[in-house]
Amino acid sequence: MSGIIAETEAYRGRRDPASHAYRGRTERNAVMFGEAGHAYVYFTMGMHYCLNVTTEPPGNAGAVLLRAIEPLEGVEEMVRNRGQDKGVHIADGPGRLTKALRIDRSLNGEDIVTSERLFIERGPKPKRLGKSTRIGVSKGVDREWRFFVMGSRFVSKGKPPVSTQNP
DNA sequence: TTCGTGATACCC
DNA sequence: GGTATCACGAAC
Repeated sequence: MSGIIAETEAYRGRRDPASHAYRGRTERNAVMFGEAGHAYVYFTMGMHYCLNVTTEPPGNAGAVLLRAIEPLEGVEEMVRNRGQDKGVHIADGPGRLTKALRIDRSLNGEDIVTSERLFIERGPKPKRLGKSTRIGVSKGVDREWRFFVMGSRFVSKGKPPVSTQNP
């Protein structure tokens, strides 16, 4: 299965009150404090997994949450993984994305640079990027750290862009 | 808009 | 050990 990343959000460390790492390192968020290029997968809201990729050198926390992909290969498998609903609502939203791709805690800490199970390749450059504040956070709401492909049907519902830019 | 659902973290 | 909180989704 594969897809093109369509929507992400950035989370940082001690200075980002919306981040899991804000209150320091714990067993759950330990991966965020490790090497860049690893998967940070956590379980939330009693039912959803979310997938992040770490971005900072060891000691500094930081990660990018993958919020949506445009399904590319293995679409039927993704639909099966997701259960009933179909259409474009296959992987738009962090919980849907992980369910469609069958990502769970077994991938937490996975080195996506060397892994065969989970990795990122360079894809087509989006025509236009949108930017907005992050979704579902109550702190750090002023930070415009959500980025998405403008006009993509595969971006999760939510906030319109506060601004756009060419990449 | 409402509610299901369970891990986590932090305070006793 | 108790409990408030939570980077959400699906059905109303």
